[in-house]
Amino acid sequence: MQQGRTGPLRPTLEAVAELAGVSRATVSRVVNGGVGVRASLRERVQHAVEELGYVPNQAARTLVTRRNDAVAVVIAEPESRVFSDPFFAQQLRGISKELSSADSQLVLLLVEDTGDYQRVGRYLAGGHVDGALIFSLHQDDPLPAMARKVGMVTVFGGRPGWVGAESDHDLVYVDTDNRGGARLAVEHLVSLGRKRIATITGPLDQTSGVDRLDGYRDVLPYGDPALVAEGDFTQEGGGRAMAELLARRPDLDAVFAASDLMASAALRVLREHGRRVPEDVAVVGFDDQESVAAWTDPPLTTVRQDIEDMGRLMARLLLRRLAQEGSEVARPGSPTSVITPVRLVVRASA
Amino acid sequence: MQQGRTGPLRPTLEAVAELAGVSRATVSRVVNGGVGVRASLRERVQHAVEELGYVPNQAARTLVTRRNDAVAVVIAEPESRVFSDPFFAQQLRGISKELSSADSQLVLLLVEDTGDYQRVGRYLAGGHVDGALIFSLHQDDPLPAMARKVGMVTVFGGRPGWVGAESDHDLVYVDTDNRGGARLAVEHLVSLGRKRIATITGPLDQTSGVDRLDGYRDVLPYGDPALVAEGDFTQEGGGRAMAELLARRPDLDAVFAASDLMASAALRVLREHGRRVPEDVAVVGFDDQESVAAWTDPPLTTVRQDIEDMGRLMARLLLRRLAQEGSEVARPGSPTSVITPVRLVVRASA
DNA sequence: GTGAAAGCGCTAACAC
DNA sequence: GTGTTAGCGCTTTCAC
Repeated sequence: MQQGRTGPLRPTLEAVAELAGVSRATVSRVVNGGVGVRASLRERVQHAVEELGYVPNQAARTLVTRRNDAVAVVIAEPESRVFSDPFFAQQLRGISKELSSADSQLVLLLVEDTGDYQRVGRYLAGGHVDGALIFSLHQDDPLPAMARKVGMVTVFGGRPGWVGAESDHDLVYVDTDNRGGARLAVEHLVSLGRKRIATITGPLDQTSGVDRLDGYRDVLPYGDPALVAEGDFTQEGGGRAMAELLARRPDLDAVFAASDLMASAALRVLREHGRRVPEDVAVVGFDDQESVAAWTDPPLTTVRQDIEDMGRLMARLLLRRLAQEGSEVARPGSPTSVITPVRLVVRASA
Repeated sequence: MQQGRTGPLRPTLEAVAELAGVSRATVSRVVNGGVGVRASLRERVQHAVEELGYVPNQAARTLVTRRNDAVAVVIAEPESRVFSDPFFAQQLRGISKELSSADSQLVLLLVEDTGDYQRVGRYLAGGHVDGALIFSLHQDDPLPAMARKVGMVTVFGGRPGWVGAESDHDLVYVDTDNRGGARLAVEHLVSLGRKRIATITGPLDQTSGVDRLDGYRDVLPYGDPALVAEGDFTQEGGGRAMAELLARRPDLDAVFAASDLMASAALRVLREHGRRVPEDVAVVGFDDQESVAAWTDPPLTTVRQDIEDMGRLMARLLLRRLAQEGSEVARPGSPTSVITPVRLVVRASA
């Protein structure tokens, strides 16, 4: 194995102790809050720490405490949608805020191809982090099993598909009210008097995709199957689906797209085909991503979910579970999954 | 200090050694590549590892090797532009790819407000990571000094403003040819016969903003100052600047915006003010971010930089420096800063 | 309150 | 080749 770094040696507890004329134990106490140390001594130690620029070695500390003050965020998005889609970005931001206020570090793990599962599995098992936030599971994703196997405390982003299939009393997730949101969107289109309402779905191997389609069907149980086209949450997929729908049902007068990105692509394709929005075709999206929905032409009517808040919530749930683990007590009120609310934001497209 | 996690104890080297009937040293050898171990023994150990589901404890390993196989990515963007701007996203993706192929972990550190500098400083000093990739420095950013103080091997994203000001022979960065790119853009507008070419600049406390403005001035050294408005790379800022320019010089016939995001906002504002693009006003952006430039109406003519590749390059430089540090030899060819090339992508807006 | 001492799990000399 | 041993830097009983 390759030699590690050999830079200027950083000062150790030992060095501080010597300079301050106390024992290592005392220094350790001061560094960790200083309870039970006489004020005068504490001050002397603090000076020594300052003078030497001492910073605790985290590896040594973790070795004994078994804490890392770090949390992994795992995003399993083989198509690398991660960074083109503001959705993740916003969630990450919420998570980042919450974690940093708890002095915990965010460690981002991206799973791009199947080989990466190995690496991520090793990482989680390696005890680098105290817990994990896992996102955007697809069908048969090996991640949940991995996390469980190594006893990793986990909160999922979005409802995993197999909830209930196993003994998942322990499973915690945060999700938007996808189905309710879709219902809201489609009901709005109905209330506008639209008769041939199509939908561009998300990927149907993810619960968010399926749930939004279910919401559409709740309102239109006897709809024409030709009015349903599968997308994948991206602009490319959305554009393709819109073109398909137009080919199948040139007379459609409304579209509910399961993401703003897809809706924006739909607007474009509709324009290319000479349709006016909303006069000829009304369009509703899902997400209300500022950077997309407010900037389309016309601005998008869409279902708003507070994505950043979901991220914050996930982090908070995880931290709470972690805290409970530490204090062996029987869980007073074990955190449970949360479904966050949505609302319709009406702009010009429908 | 709070007790750490107390889950089921993970198997240790010791346990594997016992099960395989060998010493800890042998197991360690096998786990780390297995050189110098008889094949039969190696196999026995591997079985034991498998059976117990053994995974090395990283903290213990780091404690002795002083390696983390992890790299910090520090993004200092108080305005939280990080995640609304695909720019960072793409760089991260490049970095992530490169690091994971070197089996190194990406640890993302976001600096949102000034208090975070402390936390990040502690993190870097704490020896969590082998090196750091630092982004989007503003004027007087304390990060470079912090990194240097703790002897952190660092590669910067974008040229730090104070290059040359100190003894920075050691400083390595990756940057786009901002100035050359801006020149390309403005020359294109000139070649189109435009006479009153305005520019929306980036934030002028960042070198990328300043350099792009310099490029504009290279081509138009005697331009009217009223044709220059300061933006901040965001849509909001770009829109504001465009409105300002229109108010000052209603007769302008071209705009070079220093980012695609700002250019897209400019298109919108121009449309609102009844200008046709490109007939009345030609617009050129900078970045060529697929998700923005190709989707505007009309599609944006812009300066293309390969952002993902820059990320990859940064990671590669860092890894190389890290490797050199390990093998104490005098640096054979110390990696130096890199300026990546740009080219003009002509679409419909100019 | 403070110090002495025992590890946390691992790697790397060094013997054999 | 393989085993023995001495730490890496820290926290945490346990005496005093």
